[in-house]
Amino acid sequence: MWLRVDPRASTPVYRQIVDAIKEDVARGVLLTGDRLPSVRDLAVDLTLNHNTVARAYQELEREQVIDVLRGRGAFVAAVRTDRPGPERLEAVEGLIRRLLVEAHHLQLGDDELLAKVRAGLGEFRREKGGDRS
Amino acid sequence: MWLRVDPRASTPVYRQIVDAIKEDVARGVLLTGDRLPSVRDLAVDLTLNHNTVARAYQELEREQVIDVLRGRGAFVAAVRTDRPGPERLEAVEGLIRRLLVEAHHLQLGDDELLAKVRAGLGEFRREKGGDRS
Amino acid sequence: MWLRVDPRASTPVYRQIVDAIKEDVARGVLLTGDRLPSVRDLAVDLTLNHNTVARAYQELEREQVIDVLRGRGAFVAAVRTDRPGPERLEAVEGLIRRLLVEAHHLQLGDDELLAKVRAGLGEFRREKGGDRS
Amino acid sequence: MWLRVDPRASTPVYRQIVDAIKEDVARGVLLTGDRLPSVRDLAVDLTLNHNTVARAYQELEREQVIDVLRGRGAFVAAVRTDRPGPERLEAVEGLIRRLLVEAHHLQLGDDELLAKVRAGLGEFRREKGGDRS
DNA sequence: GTGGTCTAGACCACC
DNA sequence: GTGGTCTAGACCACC
Repeated sequence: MWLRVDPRASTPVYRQIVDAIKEDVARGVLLTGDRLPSVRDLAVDLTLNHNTVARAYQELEREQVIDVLRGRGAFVAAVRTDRPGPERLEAVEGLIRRLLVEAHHLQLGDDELLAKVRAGLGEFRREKGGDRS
Repeated sequence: MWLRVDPRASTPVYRQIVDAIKEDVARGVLLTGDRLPSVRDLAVDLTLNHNTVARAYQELEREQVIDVLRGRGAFVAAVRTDRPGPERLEAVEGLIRRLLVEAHHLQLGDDELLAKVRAGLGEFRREKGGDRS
Repeated sequence: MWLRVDPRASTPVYRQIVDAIKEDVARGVLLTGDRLPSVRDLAVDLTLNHNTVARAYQELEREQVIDVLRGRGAFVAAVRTDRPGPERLEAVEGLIRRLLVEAHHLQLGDDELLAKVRAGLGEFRREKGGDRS
Repeated sequence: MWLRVDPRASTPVYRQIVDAIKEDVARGVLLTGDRLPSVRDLAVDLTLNHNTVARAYQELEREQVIDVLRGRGAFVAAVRTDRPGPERLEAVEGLIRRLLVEAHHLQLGDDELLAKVRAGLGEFRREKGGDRS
């Protein structure tokens, strides 16, 4: 299994699972329709309680990243076609603001920051373009 | 006082204070040497327990954003000249990664995202260039 | 076949079948004596396990919506003439209570709600009055 | 404490708590700003585990029925001013459809049903108009 | 004191 | 086998 989790981190373990899977979907490591490991299997793999993993899956379903088919498993959801509402865009703008603040306090120039963002975008795109066969 | 805090938000109140002041420094609203309100004044102003504000100031000092001179008050610290260590750069890269992940799940295209980052940079720079007199 | 089912919904698939057929009977799309498709045909049509469809038919029989005649098929039951017992009326009252609670939390005014109920009634009646020939 | 819960019912206990509190808010038994019992107190009162109550409160916060102020307690939220999106109105329409279907299978005439809905509205309004002093 | 998270372990409905 | 719910009990951050 590719996923790792740090129980001592300040972000809750179930949130770390949510974020890691969202990242894998964004990178194209997980594709629409792909089946996730079962709650119990992933729990054993990460040496966590199954409740913690179940909570992560519920949150992922709520955020429409996966579809949970009771009795059959959890699957990566199709990409949403509706445009996000304004309150969801605010979340991105909040992240950007935090990023700019941190960059300033790290003495990171505008160009250096933009270069890092572009590098990240390139990395994501490269993986997405890749093939899994 | 310009600062506002939302007790219902999920980020702890003391963290909101830290972030708001770091943002004001980054925007140039607060300049090196500027004096911050006293812990008690700010606590009264925000109707918070003074312990909460004290904790925020401690954290700001730890992050070298302010200098606390006992009995004299708290002041915006001088800009650091040393380059940040690798562990601090990782923090920025983590924020960038989270930003790219959220942007993907919001169906935000690369260009739209870069435009939003540039817009934020422009907004910060404009304020910094400004004059307070 | 007219019926569709969503495996990702939180209501169990067999319940969705039960509800859909009860709705068709209420709307007059299905009339007393009409023959339902066989369990296996419907299972194939909906790409479901036949156990799931069988369970739905059992439930429909228990609720006296259909009659299952072994070896002959399942048929829409005759309209009941006896008045419902108090425990069944409680079910309707429970639904009304839930409806009023949801309407309140959606800021839906009394008149708006009544208008929606009346609109629903009108829609049902129109279909029932219609002809299928 | 006014609230009761049935552990043998098919709706999960945490959902029963959510529904009961939403109903009390809709009826005006709970008013904006009212403090809910603490998670632990309510758990003791209902002889439930505190986790179950905590989950109910989290769901109520997600549905914007209450505000949870960490370390201070949970409070009935102010009535929302924004109009609900179309997907939330669909929830009400789904409830209305279910109500009409059940009413038909209970031989309940249109007028009887409307009378019951109006009776419910009257009951809710009477309580809301009341005074608690 | 307040809510949030987590483990260990049980039981259940659905497929 | 799959996810969902619940208890008992522990530990933690925040106020």
